Amino acid sequence: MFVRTEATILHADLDAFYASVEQRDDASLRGRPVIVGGGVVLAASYEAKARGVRTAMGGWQARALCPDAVVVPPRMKAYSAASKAVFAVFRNTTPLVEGISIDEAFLDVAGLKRLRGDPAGIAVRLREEVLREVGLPITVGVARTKFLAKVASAVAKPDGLLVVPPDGELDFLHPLPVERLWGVGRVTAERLHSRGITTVAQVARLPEARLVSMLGRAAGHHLHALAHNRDPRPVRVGKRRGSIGSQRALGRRPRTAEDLDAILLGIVDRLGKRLRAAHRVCRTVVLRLRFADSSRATRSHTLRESTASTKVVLSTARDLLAGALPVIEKQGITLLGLTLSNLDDQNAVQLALPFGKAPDGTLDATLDDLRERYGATAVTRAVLLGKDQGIQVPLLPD
DNA sequence: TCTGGGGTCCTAGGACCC
DNA sequence: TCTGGGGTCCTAGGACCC
Repeated sequence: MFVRTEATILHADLDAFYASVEQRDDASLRGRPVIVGGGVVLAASYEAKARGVRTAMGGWQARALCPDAVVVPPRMKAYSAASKAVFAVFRNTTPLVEGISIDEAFLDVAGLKRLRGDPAGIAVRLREEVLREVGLPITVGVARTKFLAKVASAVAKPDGLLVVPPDGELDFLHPLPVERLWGVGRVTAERLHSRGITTVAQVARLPEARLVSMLGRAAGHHLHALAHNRDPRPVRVGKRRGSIGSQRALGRRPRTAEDLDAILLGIVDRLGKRLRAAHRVCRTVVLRLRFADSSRATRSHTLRESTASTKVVLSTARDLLAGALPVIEKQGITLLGLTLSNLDDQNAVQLALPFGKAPDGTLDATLDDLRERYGATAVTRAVLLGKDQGIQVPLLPD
């Protein structure tokens, strides 16, 4: 196996991404605490973070901590455009880019030495270029492995750059708290803490069998490898989504079956549109539920053939919902969601269609097209009208 | 008053097949 | 007929990540 001997993996991570876009686009927000999101904090500027505001915190709590914060509603289109521009800068640096989310990616710059210099220099220029071209601050970690590069960027935040040299890896890694290890969240951290294990060095001293018995086969094996600084994962280009989903929090008030059906319809409509826009098809439909006591449940069905048809997905989702109504009645529903998985490329399926069979997507395509031209709310299925709160009466332009 | 929405991966049991 | 081994797919739940 090829073992990398130089620090040639970059982890690039935009700082307080949504909040930074807002500060970029509105000069009056610069230098001030900014919170993106209403009911829940989607992003907080570093001025707000300094006051204790954190992502995923309740809005009321955030405002209590930071009463002078400017709260702005999210502008997903602006963030998505900014993300595209930043990824263009990434790909201009190296074709080996693995996107992790809207605001972070791994870049493999091995083999670019002749062309662009050493990784540290590349990282410096990458940061400059993102700031110049897109106007956003970004932090970069550089290391021999993905894991170390990711930790390096987390340590260097905000607006920083940190290189972990190959001969300094264990000194960097071992004092870290276990929470820094990938795959260690609340539950695993608590399991380790309860045995007196708080640092990566302590994890490294445990036999692998012990970790496996504590955490299960995959997690135990994975943590053992990370703590011993063995992270063989390469930077992978062109990973595709395995599923797409949408969900709606419903609050605690009771909902009738008709309410739920209308909400489900809205979700299916949105998902179908996204699925077709991505030229994908799905085979499995998963209904997601959350109950008043915060417990969760899923109900799924796998179709015989893949589909991108709103009609097919909707009838499957409705069957699942109907089957779950007794549980919902008993427990009280607080969230309804749907995930489409087992995704495939549309081409693969179209080839299999018998000749002469009209695809079931004619209405879907027409609706998608109308919305594309006149806006998302221009066309609404009849069942939605007057059901979902706040839905606008659709107006088609003449 | 646990709040949001969008994802990935792993585990485990049962069905079914060889 | 019973016992054994091995594999894949589906369903449900759970941990974790941004």
